[in-house]
Amino acid sequence: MSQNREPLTRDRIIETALHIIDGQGLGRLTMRRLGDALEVEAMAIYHHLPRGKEELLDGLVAHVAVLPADTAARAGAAAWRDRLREWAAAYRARLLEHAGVLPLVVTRRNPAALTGTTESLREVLRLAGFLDGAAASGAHTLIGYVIGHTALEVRGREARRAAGPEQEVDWDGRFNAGVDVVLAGLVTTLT
Amino acid sequence: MSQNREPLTRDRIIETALHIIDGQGLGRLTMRRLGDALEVEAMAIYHHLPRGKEELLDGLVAHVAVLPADTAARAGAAAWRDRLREWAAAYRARLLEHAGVLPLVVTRRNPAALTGTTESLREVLRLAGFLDGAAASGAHTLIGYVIGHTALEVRGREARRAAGPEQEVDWDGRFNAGVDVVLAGLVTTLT
DNA sequence: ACCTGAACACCGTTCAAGT
DNA sequence: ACCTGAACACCGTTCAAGT
Repeated sequence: MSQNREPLTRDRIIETALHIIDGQGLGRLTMRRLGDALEVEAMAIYHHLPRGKEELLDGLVAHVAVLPADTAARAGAAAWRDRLREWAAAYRARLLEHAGVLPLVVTRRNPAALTGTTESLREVLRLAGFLDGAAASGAHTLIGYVIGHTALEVRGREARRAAGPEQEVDWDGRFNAGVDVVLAGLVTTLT
Repeated sequence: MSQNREPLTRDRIIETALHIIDGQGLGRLTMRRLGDALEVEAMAIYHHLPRGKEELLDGLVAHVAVLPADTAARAGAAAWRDRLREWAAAYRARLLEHAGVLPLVVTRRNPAALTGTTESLREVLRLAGFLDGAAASGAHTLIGYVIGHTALEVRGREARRAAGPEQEVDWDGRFNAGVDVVLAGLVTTLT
């Protein structure tokens, strides 16, 4: 009787890998373990990802780090600050959901993955009235803050375990406060 | 005749490991290769770092990520913005010098390593007139930006290779512009 | 105390072979 | 076209043994 398992797919491989990372951590993602989870020999994966684990990790970064800001909204809208606030919150949430891949996002791995996101952010700023240079710079500043602060948050939440709840940090509030600082700073560069 | 090599030391081990990372990348740091570089069997390392590679990586993070802002300067000095600017530039330079350990700094590894740095930054803000909560939040915002933006820079510099010099980015200028945005934003929370 | 040598359980990946 | 099995070169780490 035939094994009625779904066919192996690049997408299914990457999603299963993400599931392993979320559940057990990046360090336990192994070609062999990934094969087990897919009910397949590890070597079968190479047929769909010829570059092997390298390509797998690239795919994981692309899957997690790509979240463009919607630039479809009406141009010149006065509410660009609210939209950036929402985008920042959504991006942080995405990174926290898959905190195990953060080290991969930070590594030089798959540098093209963040290009689209940065570009759409730049477009939002341009529609808000920023000059080209200021929009590019501002997008970089905001996305840099979001990634860096979220990385600190992941580390900080873990530290609580070892050091006890000495200083309870309100991470939501602290993140939002930082976003407001960056946005307030950006406003001073407008005109 | 006796081998006249220096005695094995925790510090010497970590410095040699850093040298390997800087020259060949994090992926090629191996206990066996590290042993070779130290002219010793890999197993000898465990005598100085009982927790093995885990302890080695923790030590590397501590060695690179600890750069406190000097809080010794006169309290209430008006030039706190210049001091934060200098600190940010110095911290970025340190991270770029050892870009290979950035993924380790970002991982939950050794969460205590950044505590001292964050604290001294908070002290600078407190002396500048920020209330306790605002100083803590502001320190987090600035350090988050510096780490995140520097990570983007490392990725971006690498991307140039694959995509050609399509868009030359002035990383120094962009980093400083972001620092100024953050500082300008912080000023609006002062009063 | 400090280092070595052999061994163990695990990696990623290749390659010829099956269907 | 898609997957398997055996094999290769490499990991981190243990443990008993040397000095």
